[in-house]
Amino acid sequence: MTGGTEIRAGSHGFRLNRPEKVLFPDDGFTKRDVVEYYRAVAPRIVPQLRGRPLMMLRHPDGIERPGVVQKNVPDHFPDWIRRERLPKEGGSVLHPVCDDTATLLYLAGQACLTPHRWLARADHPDHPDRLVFDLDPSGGTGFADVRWAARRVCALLEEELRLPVALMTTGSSGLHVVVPLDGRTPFDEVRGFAGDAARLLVARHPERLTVEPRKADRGRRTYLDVQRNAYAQTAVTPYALRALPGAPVAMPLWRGELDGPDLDPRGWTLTSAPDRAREDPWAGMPRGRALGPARRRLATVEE
DNA sequence: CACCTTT
DNA sequence: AAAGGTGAGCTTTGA
DNA sequence: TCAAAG
Ligand SMILES: [Mn+2]
Ligand SMILES: [Mn+2]
Repeated sequence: MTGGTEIRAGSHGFRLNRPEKVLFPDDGFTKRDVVEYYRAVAPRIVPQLRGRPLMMLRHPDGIERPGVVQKNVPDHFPDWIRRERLPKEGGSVLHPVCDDTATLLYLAGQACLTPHRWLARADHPDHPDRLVFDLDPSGGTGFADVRWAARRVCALLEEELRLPVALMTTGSSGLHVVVPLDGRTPFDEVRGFAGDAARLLVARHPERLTVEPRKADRGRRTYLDVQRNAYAQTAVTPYALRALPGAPVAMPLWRGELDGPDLDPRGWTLTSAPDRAREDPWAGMPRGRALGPARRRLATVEE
């Protein structure tokens, strides 16, 4: 008698071992709950993963035990899991790529609670098609400060630089402001642009914002992190679960929700996110923009 | 989680 | 047979 | 050159 339960999606299937193992002890959520969560949001999250190298944040013994950061596809993954070999400093990494629901569910069954995605596609790994401003509280600032910072970032990008933005909660304590790019600019230039924009905002609001890489230098200021915009760096995938009590979810927002009264960085969870995901705030994501015009505008706007 | 090594 | 180890030693920044 | 950071 072999244990576990058979999971099927499309033309692939696999055996889920120990489906009733509790991975979120405070909430009682099991491995099966995690797999079913990802099945429910698959129509939203798979398009956010498609074609992108992944980094797996796995918690095989639950969220109260230290997790495993894993980039390479282990030998035992089935051959229908797509993988792409990408160069690293002294060799290469064989990343998983999730193009379909079956792969998503298999990764969930491997206790990959949180897939992080590259900001570039596997076929063009040096040229991101997303730019991310990662806004984090620091030194005791709160989510209200993060929201205020996000308004400043959005106002600069949209009104002064004429770039479209998309917003999401990270499911932890902050927000991401995402700009779709045309994929023709390499990471170093994209990050340089993002850093220039962030430093402009810090110059305007030096007591509320910071780009200091050292925690000790940040003080009580919201951190504008542009360092995710680099080769082999990743950002949490929209609709991903976070390995935190309550099983919060990184949730895309409607533009107007940034100013709404009820926004909570952990407001959507494994339980509530599937209903929410019947909406699709990022459905109208504009085409990726070239960086050149925005870069020229940035050079002319005043402090 | 699943494989591998060590005891 | 059972217990224990492993999976990123990435990539950028600036002191 | 290396510790810190995400
Ligand atoms: Mn961050
Ligand atoms: Mn963050």
